[in-house]
Amino acid sequence: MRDITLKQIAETLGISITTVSKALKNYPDVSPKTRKAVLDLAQSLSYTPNSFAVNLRTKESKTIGLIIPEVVHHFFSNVINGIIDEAEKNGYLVIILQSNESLELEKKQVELLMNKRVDGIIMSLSNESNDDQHIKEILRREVPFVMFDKISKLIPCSKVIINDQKAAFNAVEHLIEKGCRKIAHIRGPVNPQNAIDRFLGYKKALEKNHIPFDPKLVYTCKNVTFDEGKEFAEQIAKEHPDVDGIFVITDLVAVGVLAYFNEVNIKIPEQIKVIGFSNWFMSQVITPKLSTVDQPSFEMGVQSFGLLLEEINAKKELHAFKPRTIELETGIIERESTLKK
Amino acid sequence: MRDITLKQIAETLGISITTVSKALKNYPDVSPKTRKAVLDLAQSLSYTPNSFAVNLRTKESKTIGLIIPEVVHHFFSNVINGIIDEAEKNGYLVIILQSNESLELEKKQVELLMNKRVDGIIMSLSNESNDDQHIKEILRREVPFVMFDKISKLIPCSKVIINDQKAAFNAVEHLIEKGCRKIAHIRGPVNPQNAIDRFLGYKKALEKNHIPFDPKLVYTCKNVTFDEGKEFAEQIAKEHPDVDGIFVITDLVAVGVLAYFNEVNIKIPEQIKVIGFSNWFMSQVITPKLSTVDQPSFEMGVQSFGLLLEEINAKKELHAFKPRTIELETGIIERESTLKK
DNA sequence: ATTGTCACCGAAAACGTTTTCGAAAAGACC
DNA sequence: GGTCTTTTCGAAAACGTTTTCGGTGACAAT
Repeated sequence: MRDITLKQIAETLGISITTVSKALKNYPDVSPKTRKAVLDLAQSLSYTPNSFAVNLRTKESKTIGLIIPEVVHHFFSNVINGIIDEAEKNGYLVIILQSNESLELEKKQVELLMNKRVDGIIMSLSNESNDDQHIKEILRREVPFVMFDKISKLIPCSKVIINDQKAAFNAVEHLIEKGCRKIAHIRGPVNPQNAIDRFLGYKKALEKNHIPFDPKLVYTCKNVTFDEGKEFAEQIAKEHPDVDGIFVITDLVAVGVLAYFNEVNIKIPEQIKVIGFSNWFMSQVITPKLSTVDQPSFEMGVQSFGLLLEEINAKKELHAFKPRTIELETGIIERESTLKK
Repeated sequence: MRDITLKQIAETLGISITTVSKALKNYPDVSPKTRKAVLDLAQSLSYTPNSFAVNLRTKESKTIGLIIPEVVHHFFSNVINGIIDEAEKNGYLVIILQSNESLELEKKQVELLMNKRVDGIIMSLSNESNDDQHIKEILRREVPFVMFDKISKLIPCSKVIINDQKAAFNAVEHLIEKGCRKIAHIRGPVNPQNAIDRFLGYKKALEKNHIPFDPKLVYTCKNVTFDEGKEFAEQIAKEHPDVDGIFVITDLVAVGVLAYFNEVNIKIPEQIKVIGFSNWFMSQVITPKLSTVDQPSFEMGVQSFGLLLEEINAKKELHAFKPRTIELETGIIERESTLKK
């Protein structure tokens, strides 16, 4: 039960390997008769080219690598979905690795993918990432590279992002419109650019609306979990019982906040209004339903692959390639947790 | 900025490619002096073997394929997590494809992966799968193959499963213990083995407890969605207002059921008790918290890769390999939705 | 001087494909 | 029959690695 090769087809047909290869790839310099013979035999033997040999010869694997902080995450699994779909449409397969939010792992995985000689890499940084060396190495080796969502502004590569600052600004203004005057912010960890930007958006919205900014009202997540949401909600309720609105870095944490308030019977949205970020599925399912920021995650995956493919093709044809940044639109989804009484 | 090859190292050192290769792979027949020279130079040039060439030569790619119905799914993304982790520990990378519950796509993807010549394939069947030809082709080509969760009993390959029938039996008995006497079942689609098994478990539990089985109380999902849960809940409330317990194929649908009952103010668990399946994260977050069946998804991924690796290694060493089936334990997680008043 | 034993090295084949380039065969034209 | 063009084919190199197997030289023992 050996694998079929060009050689075998050539031998049974009494022609050369070259001609077989050409027939299969529709080269013009092979007669209709021989072409048909080759195609028929290849068909009946269900020949498929040995991709290892093709890779070696063509120096490409039609495979890309994807590194994300974690797969089990509503936002990221949607992005994965978009990337896989778009890649498959274009004849590419996707190898997925997760950094588990660890810089060390992230470095190892970049290394792994480059040694695998994938045709390109798509990546979203881990929260620990404040070191750029491994990323710069990708560029130095001229491996096509796209970052999405959690990016580094210092790296000159293609990017797919949302305007986190603007989105956060809108979210906080939404709270203000609904009547909130003392607004807390549960922010993401210190490193990630988007946590920083969302914080800045929060600050700007307060500023514009003449609400004094109070650093004591800002709580910083370490692991961005449901439990952290509960803990911070408790702190807020105890330290600042007059807070009437909270803008939370992401829905998972916001749901934790709601869970705590439900437990201690603080009424949402009557006493405190809450808005999250990313529109996780569970947000429309809990009580009260969580208002949030809509983030086009699937589309982000599609666009990320699109940019990567552009760069891969440019490289193949030896064009110069100028990195582009695509900024996707967000919107506010108003649900029960910010309803104005 | 060309890639470093054995040849270049050999030339600058004035020795043969063979010796360089041997030095790097710790063959005994190379003197300590030359080995050191090679290792040092390789290090300073940051040489990494061309994996395309290695693949071709060794006939393996250290890459496996994974086909699942969909990535954006709490259960499957957890399995992915387990597989990726375990694979990476063993030096394997994972290509992920999703069938989107379509038999046609599933077939195409099996084809894709085999043509890529992955070292093995792990798979969970789509709901549409009632045709075995593409699976049999995997076995015919002797590609190491493991199925998990949604399996076909007719295919002789390694499997990682839970005892769906027993788990469902226990879930329904849990309802009975809590006082339910008229229990409906929202089941999965007709094809998947585990939907069938869970239905059988439901039936057996009724039987054993002398509750008459009424086919009218069984509702069959097509797409297994949140919305279907809401619809069926409405049907149950209208057609069988005296139903006091519902066993639901999976948490996502069960959450839909709760959502409807919350809307129309039917009290859970006082009027109707509900139990789901799989322990999705959101189940501990909604109101009331959903009782469910714990399914070790991460562990399923780990074990699946383990079995695949066994088979890969057996094949490499030309051992015979006998497929094994691993059955993982499940348990009941009791939360508010089945609380006995 | 012969034989034997080691330690070390390298030539060469092999994996299966793609592509260049030259050559042979066939047909066209006078 | 000779020349020229067109069609069709294949030899061979190349991609970079792994591994077999034989060879060389050094040294010791006889």
